[in-house]
Amino acid sequence: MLVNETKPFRELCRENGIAVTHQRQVLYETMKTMHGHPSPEEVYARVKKKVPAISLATVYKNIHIFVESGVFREVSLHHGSVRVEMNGEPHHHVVCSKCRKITDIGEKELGLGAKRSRLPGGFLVERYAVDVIGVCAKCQKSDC
Amino acid sequence: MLVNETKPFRELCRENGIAVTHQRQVLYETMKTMHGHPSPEEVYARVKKKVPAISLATVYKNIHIFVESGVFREVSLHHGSVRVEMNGEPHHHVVCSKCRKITDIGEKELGLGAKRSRLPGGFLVERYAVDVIGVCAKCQKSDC
DNA sequence: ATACTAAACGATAAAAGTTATCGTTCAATA
DNA sequence: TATTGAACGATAACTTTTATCGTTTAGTAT
Ligand SMILES: [Mn+2]
Ligand SMILES: [Mn+2]
Ligand SMILES: [Zn+2]
Ligand SMILES: [Zn+2]
Repeated sequence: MLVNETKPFRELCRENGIAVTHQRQVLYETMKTMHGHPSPEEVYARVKKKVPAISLATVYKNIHIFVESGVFREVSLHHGSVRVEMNGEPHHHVVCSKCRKITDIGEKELGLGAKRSRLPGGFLVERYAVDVIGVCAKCQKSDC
Repeated sequence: MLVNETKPFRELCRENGIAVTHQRQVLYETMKTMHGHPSPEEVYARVKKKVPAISLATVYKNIHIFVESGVFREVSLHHGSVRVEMNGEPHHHVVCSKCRKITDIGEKELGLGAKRSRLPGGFLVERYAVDVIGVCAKCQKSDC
């Protein structure tokens, strides 16, 4: 394989109006190989092996750029702080990917299973993120 | 109404093996009246009006206790930092409420709509949290 | 009622995560 | 090759959360 494998990244940058820098490219290629759901610190640690002089700020800035341009995404929208739920009624949440506002939505109103592109109120659905909350097999025994 | 309304809280404390302190009770009563999905800081600001000397640390500690004992809950499990998703395949996530580990789960494997109490691998399902990600009506026009 | 003890509290330092600032370097374009 | 805005590295600042520790208090046994 002698094909120029960097071509897709250059295109990707042109499409999103960002420069093709060495750091950005190594970040992109490194992240693509990472499995799971790494934190910025974990990405930083990994990419430092290839570009030891890279700054943590650069990692953060480029993760934001990648997420904004849709190259990668956030696992679930991060709110910066814990949010507490006092409403005991079973319900789900509508989260705006721009302002991150959290709004309740009833199960019936959501119609789980029959996805809608738009909800009552005008909310434009990008995707449903289903978090199944519970206890993993390991924690069930090891008591964590 | 001259009935002792504090009785349920005292029971709740006894059931969970925690002391009935003034701060804890005011926190509980205050949080019960709060709508939406407040952060610890917002809870702190509100409860300070009734107990000006309360410490932010006490607010954090009691929120943890309330969440652990199931009195209240977290809107979606907080991971402390942003988590990036490089897997472009549409899938959902299984999150352990103890160790907070995030694991991928395919749509088919999840069987959205037909909830299971246990998933392949032994994960014990407590609840499904459905986040509908998208853009709210306000942000669609105001461009945030 | 009083004394005892573990739990809880307040104050605050420390840690962790993220963003902002700013001088320098570099990629894109002419 | 020269120009210039974007991106970079270093680091300070800020936000959120946890840890520490001396003091106070609730629960229990006298
Ligand atoms: Mn809610
Ligand atoms: Mn995933
Ligand atoms: Zn919005
Ligand atoms: Zn676990």
